[in-house]
Amino acid sequence: MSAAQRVEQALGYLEGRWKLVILFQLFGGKVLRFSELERAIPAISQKMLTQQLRQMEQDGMVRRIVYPEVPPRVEYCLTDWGQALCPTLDSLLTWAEGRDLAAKPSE
Amino acid sequence: MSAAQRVEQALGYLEGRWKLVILFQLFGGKVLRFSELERAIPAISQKMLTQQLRQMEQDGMVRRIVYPEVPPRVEYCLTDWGQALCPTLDSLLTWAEGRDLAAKPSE
DNA sequence: CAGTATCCACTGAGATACTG
DNA sequence: CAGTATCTCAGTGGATACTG
Repeated sequence: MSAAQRVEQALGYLEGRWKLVILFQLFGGKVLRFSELERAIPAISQKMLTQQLRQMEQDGMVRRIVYPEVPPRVEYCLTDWGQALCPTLDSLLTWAEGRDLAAKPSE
Repeated sequence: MSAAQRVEQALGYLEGRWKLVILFQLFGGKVLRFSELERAIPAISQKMLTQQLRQMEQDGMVRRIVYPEVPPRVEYCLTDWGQALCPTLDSLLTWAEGRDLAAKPSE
């Protein structure tokens, strides 16, 4: 597998309109319920929130904890691997800032 | 602008089916002609190669050099900013490897 | 050689309504 | 509360043919 393909796969984990937003909500070890995430990200639809969370769970970035109660309670938090993404995203931010500095002021 | 949005924009520069592949072809200061890129990436169509290169040029990652000759010659290389992405992609690779190590052997 | 120009299929994502 | 189930539409990318 080429480096390009491997990076492509890595990026795949981050693709999806809302994954980064969710990620940032959960960074720092925060634990949030489904409805709390909905409130924290007003623009997202239930369908999208569920879908993205499911994918992130499958990918191993997010842990889903279901409490067998009525009414149902489900909590989400990052796995260690999910948390580990933080410095990499920082690196990405720093790189992106370099663009502006290099004389391409946002067009 | 939130951190999530800024990272999202940064990822935007990398999105597109072929940008990473092109990036890896040009890493290390390589200078390639259009046809050389085509040959290096057999699966890509002309349309896609042109489109991705144009976007990367607009984003400031790639420099396009046209020689006013007949037949036409056009060369592509990375800008300094494009080159600067290399360590960040490494960081991403390292993170992605952490997934496998953490007991999710590729599903 | 280094592109444009079309047409087409597929997917991602939004809106809406319903449920255990 | 925390989801599923549909429907729909726009955007991406692929295949193919043409051109300065």
